[in-house]
Amino acid sequence: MVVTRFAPSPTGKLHLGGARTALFNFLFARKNKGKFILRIEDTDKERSKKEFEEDIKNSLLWLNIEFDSFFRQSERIETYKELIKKLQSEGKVYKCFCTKEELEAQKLEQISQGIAPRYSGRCSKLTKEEISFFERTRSYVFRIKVEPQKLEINDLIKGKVIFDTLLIGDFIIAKSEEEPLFNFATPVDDALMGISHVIRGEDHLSNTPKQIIVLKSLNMPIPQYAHLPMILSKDYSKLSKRHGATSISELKEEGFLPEAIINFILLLGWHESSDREIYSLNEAIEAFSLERIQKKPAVFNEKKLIWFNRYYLLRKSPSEILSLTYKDFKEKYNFQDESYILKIINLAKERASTLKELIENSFYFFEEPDYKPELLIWNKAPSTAIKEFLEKTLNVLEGIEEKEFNPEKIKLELSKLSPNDLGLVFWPFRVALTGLEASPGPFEIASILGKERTIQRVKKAIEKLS
RNA sequence: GCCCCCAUCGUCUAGUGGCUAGGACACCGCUCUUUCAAGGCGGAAACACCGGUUCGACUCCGGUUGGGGGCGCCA
Repeated sequence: MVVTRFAPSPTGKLHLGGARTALFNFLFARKNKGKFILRIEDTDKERSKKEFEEDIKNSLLWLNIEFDSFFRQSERIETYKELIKKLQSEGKVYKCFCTKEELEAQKLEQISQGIAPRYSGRCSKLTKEEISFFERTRSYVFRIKVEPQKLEINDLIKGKVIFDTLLIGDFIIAKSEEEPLFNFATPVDDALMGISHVIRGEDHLSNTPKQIIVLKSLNMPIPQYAHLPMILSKDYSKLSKRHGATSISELKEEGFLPEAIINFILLLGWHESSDREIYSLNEAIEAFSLERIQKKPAVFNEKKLIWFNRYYLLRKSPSEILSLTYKDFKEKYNFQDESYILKIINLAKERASTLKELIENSFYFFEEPDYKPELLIWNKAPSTAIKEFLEKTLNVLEGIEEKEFNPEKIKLELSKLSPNDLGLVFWPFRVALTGLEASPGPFEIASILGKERTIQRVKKAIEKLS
């Protein structure tokens, strides 16, 4: 039975890297008809925040990455406590009374000697008398005894990796009975929850031997490990807030679609042998395999994310987009005629990269555009000529009956004004309606705006040139 | 400093001893066209370096260089 988990600490919003880890765990579980668990690793009371837990959950669900069960480590303290006690009674874990200052000095000393910093094991050799004395005078933490050995890990992505536990030393598994640390709580939960495959970021590779040591001390089963390469920013540094919106909730705000994000992160470090690039979630489940995961870090390329977003946006029906944007349209423009918005969407979706852009770029459907008179000038034509053509345009528009005020009719009639240089009529007309250098075609816009407002805007343009 | 991982166009990647080194994004042309998109067509663009192994290396081995990750009473 395949059981995977995504185990974030709620110390920040869900980022692209985390989302990809969650996705891969989810895909692998679904592909193998197994289970996928979300486990919040909130043992660090200072840094963990409920709001981040919410953000992670909501983001996952928004992406359609559904988990089968949910756990919170802060609710499992008793379990860890018992296990610490058990290990202590077996002599595998001991109390360490060294102060932070002592430890720091030791570490600096070791680094200056060019050796890997590690704990000396001093407190493991304390006598009963010394222990009881220190218990009354000092605070302590729990360390686990680490036998020197070459620990071999068969990582499903990296292959065989060997660690020398001599370089690790006795490490701390808990700050107190009630405060287990990551490298203890994580492997314990993995074992207790029947996790078969631990799929996580490469930053955890060096934690793996420690976690295996814990598991071995506890006689608990060791899962398979698969360490994903990191996702880097364009400057090859670790992905962070500095590099723009990389949290899922921010991307959502920016108007990205979940299917675009899924498709994008899927291809960040994973690829089939084919040239295929477009995957729905279900198709991804079908195609996914750990073997095809890349070993080297991938650089996050926002342009491609935008491309995917446009791809999926282009393929959505206007009514689907309406349901995704209606609320925002309504709020931004204080307007709620669905059929009107639907027409706008139909026209604007081809030009927008994101939902947000679609909404913002459609402002001229809701308010009078403001622009410089010079923008009306087409191809260096004299402004008197432009004005003349705008007046002719006005005339033609007024002559079209309300019920015939559609793109085809408007275009047909206006084309007659300057058949040899259509831009002379079309360009100023379009600017009059939008105030923009670039926009959808004027006929569609006019027809959505309606005869009255169209005429009004053309009149205003004429005024600008007077 | 020490440990671990990695290395094909700018980016994401295909490639598992013999290929004109393929695709996608981005970029640049052309086309369409009132503008901008979208579409169509085309272009430029990569095997980090040095040694081996081999009839033959992008592919295998070693080293160099470069990049990434880790070395917490964080996760």
